[in-house]
Amino acid sequence: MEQNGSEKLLREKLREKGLKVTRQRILVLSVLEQNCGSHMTAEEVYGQVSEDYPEIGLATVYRTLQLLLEMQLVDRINLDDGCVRYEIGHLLRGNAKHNHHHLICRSCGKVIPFDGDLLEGLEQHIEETAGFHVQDHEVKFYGLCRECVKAQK
Amino acid sequence: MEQNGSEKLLREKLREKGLKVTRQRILVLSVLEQNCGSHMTAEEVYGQVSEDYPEIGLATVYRTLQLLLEMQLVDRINLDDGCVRYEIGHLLRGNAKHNHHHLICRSCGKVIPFDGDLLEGLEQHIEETAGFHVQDHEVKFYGLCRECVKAQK
DNA sequence: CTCCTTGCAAATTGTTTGCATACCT
DNA sequence: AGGTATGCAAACAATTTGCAAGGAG
Repeated sequence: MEQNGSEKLLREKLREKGLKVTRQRILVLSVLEQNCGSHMTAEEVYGQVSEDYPEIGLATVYRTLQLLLEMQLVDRINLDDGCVRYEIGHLLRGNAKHNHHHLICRSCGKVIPFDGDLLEGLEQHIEETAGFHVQDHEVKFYGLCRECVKAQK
Repeated sequence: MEQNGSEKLLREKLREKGLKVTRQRILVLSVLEQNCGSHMTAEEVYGQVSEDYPEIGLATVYRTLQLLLEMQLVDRINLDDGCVRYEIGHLLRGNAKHNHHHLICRSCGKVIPFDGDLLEGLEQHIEETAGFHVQDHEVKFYGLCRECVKAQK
């Protein structure tokens, strides 16, 4: 059976904890991996997994996402649109940069991702002064996008 | 009647929109103002307002918070604990610095606020490159707190 | 007097849980 | 075999909505 890095890591972590490798768990992780760029809701993950495995239940998806989160194989993001979102974890994301940086327009609601390299200095500062080991972050700037700034005049 | 700055601004904004000044609206804003430091859930606001005005309904609190949010008299924060929180808006917060900066420990769940002065450079960079006007922000760092880092060894 | 606003209860939505059955190891 | 995991349905919690009655301008 073909088996990529994520799946291997999943199997390892499950074994460590005495938990079982199931098709559902593998599929949920693999869907998240295939949609590496996007932030998926549990419902969306459910929809995608259902294509390969129609018998799966939504509750299983929730339980699995929770489990994967604890194992740090997935990350959780919240864009204030009323539902929690998930994406493949920072450990598995490879060279793709973290993209939990968003500009949220308070006027039109648009969500614009942006590059957050500048946060690295800040993270280092936190590690030094607070003794807190930063693994990941979520940064949201609220304001007005270019178009809405113009429209306001 | 005694009337502070927040209330005055509220009256103005309501008049502008052709909406009415009600005791409920004034009370909700004033509770948020009195609890300037803390992030309150709708339920908590409801509890506080009820002390002065027991007849108020929870739905009204939700509707009012929504309205105040649109008028930018209150801000919304999300600490991933399952409920949305509100606090007096950045426009009314006066000299008190924004405090939407948190370190969230993935192991013990502790939430530690920290000082975010260092973000100002980043905000300026965004205004320049993206044309996005930043009004407020919410920054969360996920990782392990000092104690949990130690415990892990 | 008119239309906005409220309180209440019912409806929704996202998520969790209980339980008998099915499946890994 | 033995305990873990699953699917389903029911339970929950936070928030929203419909509607008749009340209140502000």
